Amino acid sequence: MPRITAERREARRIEILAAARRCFSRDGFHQTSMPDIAREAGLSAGAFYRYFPSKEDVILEIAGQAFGAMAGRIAAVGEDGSPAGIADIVAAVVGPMSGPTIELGPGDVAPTDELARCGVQAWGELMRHDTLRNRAAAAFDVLRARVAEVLRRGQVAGDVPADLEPDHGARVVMALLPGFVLQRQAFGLDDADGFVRAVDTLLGRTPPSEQPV
Amino acid sequence: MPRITAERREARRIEILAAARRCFSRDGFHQTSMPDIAREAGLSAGAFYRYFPSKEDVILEIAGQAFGAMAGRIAAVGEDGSPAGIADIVAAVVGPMSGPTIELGPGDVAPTDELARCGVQAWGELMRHDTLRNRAAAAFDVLRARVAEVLRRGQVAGDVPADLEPDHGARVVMALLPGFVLQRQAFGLDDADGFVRAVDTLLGRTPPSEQPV
DNA sequence: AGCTTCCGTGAATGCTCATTCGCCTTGACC
DNA sequence: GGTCAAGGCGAATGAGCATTCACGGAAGCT
Repeated sequence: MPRITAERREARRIEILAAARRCFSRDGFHQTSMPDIAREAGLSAGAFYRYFPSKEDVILEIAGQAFGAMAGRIAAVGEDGSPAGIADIVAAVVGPMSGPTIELGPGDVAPTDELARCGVQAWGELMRHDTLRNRAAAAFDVLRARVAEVLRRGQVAGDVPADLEPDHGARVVMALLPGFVLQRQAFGLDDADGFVRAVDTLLGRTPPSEQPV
Repeated sequence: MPRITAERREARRIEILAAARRCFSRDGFHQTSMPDIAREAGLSAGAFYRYFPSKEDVILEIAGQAFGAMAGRIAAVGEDGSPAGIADIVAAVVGPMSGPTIELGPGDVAPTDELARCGVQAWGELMRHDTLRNRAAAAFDVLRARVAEVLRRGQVAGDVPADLEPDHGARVVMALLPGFVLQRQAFGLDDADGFVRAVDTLLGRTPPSEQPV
C-alpha cells in the first residue's frame, strides 16, 4: 500500500525529469551533479533514487524525449490529409519553440529550446552509447521513409524533381534539421520563417530559369 | 637551455593532441580521463602538464581543430577561380574523410572521422562555453558570408533562384553540413556522392516544371 | 668532466561525485 | 486513533578523477 497515489508518483517523476532538463540544458549532462538535479526538483539526493535507478537512466530518457519531440513533429506533417511538401516538413521542425516545456503524455513532451539543447548534447552521446544509437537509428529510418514518401507524392504532383532519388532526397531534408537546431541554440539564429522561405525557394518551387533578374 | 629541441617539443605536443583525439572520439570528452590520454600518448600523467595547463585546454584546442577543418574545406571552395556552386560547397565538406589524421600545420589538421566525432561532441560544449561559442560564431559568420557570396554569383549566372535572399540561403546551405556529419558518424550513412547528387537535384539545376513525369 | 636545467615519472593529494543506508515522517487502511 | 509499509532525508561511503610534487636522470654548455 503506497503512501502516495500512482498519479502523484508519476507527477513527481515528471517533475524530476523537468528539473533534470533545466539542469542539463544549462550545465550539460556531465557537469550536472545529482545534488544539482535533486535541489532543482526540490528533493534530497536520496529521494531521487526512489524514482530512477541511476543518472544515466535520466539522461537516456531525456535524450529520448528530445529525439521523440522532433520525430513527433515530423510524423505529424500531412497526417491530416493536407498536401505536405518539403517546406512543410522543415517548417514543422523549425517552428516556434519557446515557452515552458509541456508534458503531452507519458514520456512525451513538446519541443522547447530547453529540450533542443539537451538534444544537441545527446548527439554526442549517440556515437558511443549503443542502445541510444540503435533506437535513434530506427526512429531515423522511419522518419526518412516518411519523408521519402512525401517526396514521391511531390514528384507525382510535379513539385519535386522527377529525377531525384527519394531516399537520398529524404536524407538531405533530414540533414537540414540538426543544422538549423544547432544554429538556433548555439548562435541564436532563430529566424525560422526566413529559413523556411529560403528552403522553399531553393527547392525549386520557383524554377530559376523562369525567374530572370 | 631546454633539454629537448623546440621541434621535438612541438612534435610531442602534436602527438598528445593526436592521442587525445583518439580517446575523445572513442570515449567522449568527459569519459576520457587524463591517465587515458597520457597512456595513449605513451607518457606519464605528470608529463602531460608540461605541455598543456589543463584538460579543458586540450578539449578547446581539439574543438577548434574540428571546426577549423570544416571551415578550411568550405573556405577552399572556389579559391582557384573555378565557378563554385552550392553543390561544390556541400561536396567539399561531405567529401572523403577516412585515413589517419594528418597535421597540416600548427593546430591545423585534415578532416577525419575521428575529428568529426570530436566535432559533434563539441557542438554540445558550444552551448555553455562562451569563449568557444564566440569563436565558433565568428567563424560561422565568415563562412556564411562566403557562401552567400557564392549564391549571389550563382544568381547572376542564373543557377540560383533570383528571389532567394542570399543570407538566408547561406544559412540553409550551412545547415546541411551538421546534419550530414551526424548521419555519417552516428548512423554510418556515408554515401557522400548520393547526398551531393540529391542536393544538386533538389537545388533546381533541373527545374521541376521542365521535368514532368 | 662537472654543473645546471629541464624533462619524465608515478605515487600522493585533495577534491567531487554517484550511490547507499539507517532513520524519521507521513498518510492510507483498518 | 493505531499500525505499518513506503516516502523522504542527508550524512556516510567509496571510487575516480584532475592536478601536483619530489625525485632520478639525461642533455646541453663550459
